[in-house]
Amino acid sequence: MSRAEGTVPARPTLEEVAAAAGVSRATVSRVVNGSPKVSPQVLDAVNAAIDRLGYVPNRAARSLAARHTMAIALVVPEDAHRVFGDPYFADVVQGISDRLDDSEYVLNLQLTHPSSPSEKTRSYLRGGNVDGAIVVSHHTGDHFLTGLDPDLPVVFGGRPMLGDASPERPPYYVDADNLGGARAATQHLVDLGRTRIATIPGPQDMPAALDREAGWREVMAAAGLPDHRVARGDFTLAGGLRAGLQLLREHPDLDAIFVASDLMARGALLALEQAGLRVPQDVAVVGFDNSLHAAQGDLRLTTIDQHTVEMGQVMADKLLRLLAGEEVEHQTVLATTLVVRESA
Amino acid sequence: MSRAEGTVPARPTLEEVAAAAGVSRATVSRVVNGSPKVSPQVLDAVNAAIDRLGYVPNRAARSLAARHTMAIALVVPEDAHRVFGDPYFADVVQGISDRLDDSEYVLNLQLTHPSSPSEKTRSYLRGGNVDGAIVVSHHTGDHFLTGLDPDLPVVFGGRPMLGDASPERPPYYVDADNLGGARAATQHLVDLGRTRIATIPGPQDMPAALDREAGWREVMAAAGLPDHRVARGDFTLAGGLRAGLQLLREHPDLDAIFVASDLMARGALLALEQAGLRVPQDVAVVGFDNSLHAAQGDLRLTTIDQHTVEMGQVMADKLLRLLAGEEVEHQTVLATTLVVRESA
DNA sequence: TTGAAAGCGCTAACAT
DNA sequence: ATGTTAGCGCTTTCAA
Repeated sequence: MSRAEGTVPARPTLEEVAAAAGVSRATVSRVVNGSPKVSPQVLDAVNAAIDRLGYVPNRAARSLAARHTMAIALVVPEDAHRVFGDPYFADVVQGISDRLDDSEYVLNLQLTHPSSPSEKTRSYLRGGNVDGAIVVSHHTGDHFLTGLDPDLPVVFGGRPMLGDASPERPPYYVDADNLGGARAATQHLVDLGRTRIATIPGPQDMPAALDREAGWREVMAAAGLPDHRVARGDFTLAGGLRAGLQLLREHPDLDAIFVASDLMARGALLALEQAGLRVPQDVAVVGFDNSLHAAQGDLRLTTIDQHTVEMGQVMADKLLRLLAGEEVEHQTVLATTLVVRESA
Repeated sequence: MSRAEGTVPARPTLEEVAAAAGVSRATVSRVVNGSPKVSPQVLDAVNAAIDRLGYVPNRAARSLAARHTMAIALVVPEDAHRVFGDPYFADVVQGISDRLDDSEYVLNLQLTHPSSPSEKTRSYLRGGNVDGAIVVSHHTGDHFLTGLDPDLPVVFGGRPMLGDASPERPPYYVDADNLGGARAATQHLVDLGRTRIATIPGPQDMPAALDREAGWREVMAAAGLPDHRVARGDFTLAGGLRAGLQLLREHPDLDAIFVASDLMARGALLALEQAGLRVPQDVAVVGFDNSLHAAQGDLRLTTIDQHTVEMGQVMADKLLRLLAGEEVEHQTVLATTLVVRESA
């Protein structure tokens, strides 16, 4: 380790600051930790010494003495591709990072290959390396919790599939109101006077996809409209294109589509385009996510904003509160917003 | 902090392991750290005790005593969108994570908004919170280093723009052989007998984009072919489509395109398709990256594999060696590979 | 090869 | 409001 040697002025310790300020180490510690029990004069003196010496507390020493790590794990139990290539994930991470920025905590990234049993990650979490964890995945269930230190606070991004975890310990999670968003999207189409409204839902193993499909069905039923125009996608562009093509083939009379993601909606648009159909005149399209895909491109997508960055912030905030010993609600569902643009 | 209380068996300390194994703490420490100066019998006894008690070393205590943090920072000085939505980044992170998985180090994610001066990140890096850093960005220069602890090892992903850093301290970086890859791609087109070869290069503020463009020009010149068929893209699908359309408009005679990224190539393919051109019969297309975009879709793309995951692994490996006190070369350029599929 | 002892830099009672 | 005193759990000379 080459850092040990050299003649650069070593990073000052709390002790040196104490000496410089003419107080005890405890007092410096109090100042550093924002204790109210410090007189203004002393506070100023200590802060001056800190600035002058360029003091930065040693994280390891602090963790050791205070018995917390000031680190939280960001666990991503999916293939990096699936997750990193997903704007949803990007936004969530951004939000988490935002919220953590004005805290003392740092983020430890735990990418766990879906292939391997991620035993390493679990032992990492159990090993007292972090004070809490945020688990972000579209698929993971709360079984991820079993075997973990029950005292390790964990917040999920998206409603986890209810699994084998003890029912008396409901998981903490924050999710978007997928149901409400889907309802709003479909209702918008109904209000537009469309009657042959199709949908391109997402995979059936994802809670969010299921909720969005259910919302569409609800509104269709309430409006007395038929709900047989369905072609499932897989949340990819190609999948959206494929589903769009299928819809056009099987239900050429459709006059609107509610697509469960913007990316798939882009694919559907491609299908519509090559069929010579005009959007929104011939077919109105509403997406979901309000991701980059919605705004970019020639035709700007009408979609449902699920406020993803904010979701990340709320996840982090929830965990931070948990760590502070506060009572927080187990479930937080963030409202979604209809964003009307050009496609419907 | 609720974790302090409770009746769960507390995590054992090194001291308890020592007692259980009937040896001193120093000996347990030696075993844990793989010191060779331990007799086989003692080693077995200690390991047995470790297993039996489920001992996991305390990271903070270790860091404090050993004066290193066992953490490395992953610095991403770009907007989360740009980077996380980019398969290149996903792969690099995967590779880094892979390599780190069989080390003691953990990854600390530092997302720094490109807007704010990221002063916070710099002070984080300067504050002795990590033993080293990996900086991954398509744009960042080595000026990122200035003001940092000169003893903090930093490895860049991608060749950094040479900036104001002292020339006697060349940055460490690992990059793909963009020039060679572009040459191979173009040469492949030439070998196919194409003579009116266009290119869709990337933005001019990105070293990788510049290198790829230069490679194309070199081979075109060497083959005595004209190099005026150029329409620049921005590494997005829409940009590729736009550039493809422009190319078709300005140079309708083209018989091949070297596109500087797979994603843009997909866009170009869309343009070709709507013009009624067949690929590869009428126009041969070679992409770059061998990302997800290359293999997915109806037509599988011929492209240049830049072995991104491996690049991430090498970045991590280089940093780990640096931390181990080894001499490593400043620059590592990984060879690229031509992957011939359907589009050329 | 093993053990004893002295910290690493900080926090947190407990006194005062 | 401030100082004193113990450690937090581990590594690391130095002796044996």
